[in-house]
Amino acid sequence: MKAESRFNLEEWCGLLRYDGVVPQASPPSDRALLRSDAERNRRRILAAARKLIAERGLGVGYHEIAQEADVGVGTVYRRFPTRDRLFQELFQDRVAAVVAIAEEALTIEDPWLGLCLFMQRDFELQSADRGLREFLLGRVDSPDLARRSRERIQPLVTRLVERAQEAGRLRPDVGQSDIAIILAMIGNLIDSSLHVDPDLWRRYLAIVLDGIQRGDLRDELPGKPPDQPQLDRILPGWVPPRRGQGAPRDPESAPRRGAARSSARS
Amino acid sequence: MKAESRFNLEEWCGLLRYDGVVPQASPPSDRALLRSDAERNRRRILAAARKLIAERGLGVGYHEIAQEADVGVGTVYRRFPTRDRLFQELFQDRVAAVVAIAEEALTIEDPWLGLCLFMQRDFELQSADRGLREFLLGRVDSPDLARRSRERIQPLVTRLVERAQEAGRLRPDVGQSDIAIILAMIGNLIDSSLHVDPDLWRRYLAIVLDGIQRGDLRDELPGKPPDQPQLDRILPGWVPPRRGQGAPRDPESAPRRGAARSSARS
DNA sequence: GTGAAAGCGGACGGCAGTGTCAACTTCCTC
DNA sequence: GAGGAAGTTGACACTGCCGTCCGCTTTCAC
Repeated sequence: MKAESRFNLEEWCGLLRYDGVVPQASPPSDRALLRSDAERNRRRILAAARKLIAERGLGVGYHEIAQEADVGVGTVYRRFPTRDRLFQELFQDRVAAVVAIAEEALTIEDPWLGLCLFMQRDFELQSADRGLREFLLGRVDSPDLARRSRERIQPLVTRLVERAQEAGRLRPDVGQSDIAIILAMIGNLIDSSLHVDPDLWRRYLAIVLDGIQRGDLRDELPGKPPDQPQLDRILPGWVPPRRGQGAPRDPESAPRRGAARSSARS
Repeated sequence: MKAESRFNLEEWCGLLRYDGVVPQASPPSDRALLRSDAERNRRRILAAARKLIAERGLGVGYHEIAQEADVGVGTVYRRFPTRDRLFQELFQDRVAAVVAIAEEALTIEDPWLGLCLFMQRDFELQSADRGLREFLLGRVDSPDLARRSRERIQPLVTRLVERAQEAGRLRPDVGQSDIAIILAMIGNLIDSSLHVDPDLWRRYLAIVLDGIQRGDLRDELPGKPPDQPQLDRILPGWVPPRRGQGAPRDPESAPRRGAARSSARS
């Protein structure tokens, strides 16, 4: 069982206690006071959205959220005229959790272990929340929103990378952005394989970590290669369903939505 | 420049001459003879579909294909009542090309090199054709279609893997399906990064190959980590645009489409 | 040249998701 | 407990894509 030696370290590290609940973000402080019923509905909407989006990603429709929250669509639109407004509210605590994970990882003595652990914990978080994966990748209407979140995490990752390099355990030609790409790549694998083998990503994380480390300490890979039926269920889920218009229209143009013409309220 | 020693081998191997053109699949042989104008339109539709699908993936609409082919929608539907019918026609030569690559890779003396080269050439093919990536992953209406194609490739990959393991260059705990997953993972990276840095995938392929090899011969990584603006353009393209209904409804149920109720022609 | 089978085209109805708005309800203040 | 501001609701109009259908055109065999 030594195979997992690198991957269950948190057990004896006793660190990183994030377990899904976070000290409720700011109560009605900056935002104007809402009437009691409005506030109640607002919470219900957030709860519903959190649940649906964690399961199915940022694409869930307002109507569905409204239904889950037992509220009219109009209410959802009134409270969150923009999807981004909703996402911001939803994910600020999740982003904080990722930041916390990175900070804790920085306190671990062995820098390489710290980096590995950060990635592992991050994926564990991502496994539980499809919306978070998509949010951090920036598939929201205003790219800035997610970028700002990523900017809170990046410096910490940079530090993790540098530490591991200084310790001579990480290849010197690996940059912080490589880690970002790897996080995205494996996050994607999680999307596709979660429903078949929720731990499959550990295997490929191990491969990639072996690929970016320096030296040749390699344990056995965790888990097993997927068998044929598993593979047949994993692969087709990999690519967007239809409407593959896909090609991420490179130019930073693409306004993508009029963003609620009216209601120029504030 | 020794950095690329493992990745440009085909230059001195002088192998794998696939360059996008393939000896036109069977002419009107098994399929009933078409009237001359119909045959002409058929070709135009295929050409248009090939072009659009290579650029933008399997999601392009029939209407758009019809427009590109300068033909009515009805004609496209008449000729290819099912998307799968069209895809089959479109991709049989591409699949043959992948098979050819694998076969050639099997003739290379050094088995590890053979495996590396197969993957590299496969990605080069995939870089040129987004539709091919999606097709091989099986995101088509009938999963069987793509599965049958994959089944032509798999035994060859299995052989490549075994050879490399027998030579002691590939970790013994890596299976053929691991290669499939890796192909999908990096194919996905290609989707997202092609428009920013068409060769970025080589970097992560190198990382993964280092991760699955045995021993510690590691060259410098090809390319450079993406810089910040590049990253900001790569990540948001990673995840499907909207309609993230995503969660690949596990059960093999999901009929997904009535598949042309009428036209029970044949 | 001609008749009819084969083929063509694109307007049209269907469907799914989105966001709005005018009529109605609830809450809070005085 | 009354008045009005704040909030709620869901039907509806809109959009965009899908696939069909029927009146018209073209080809080909004779």
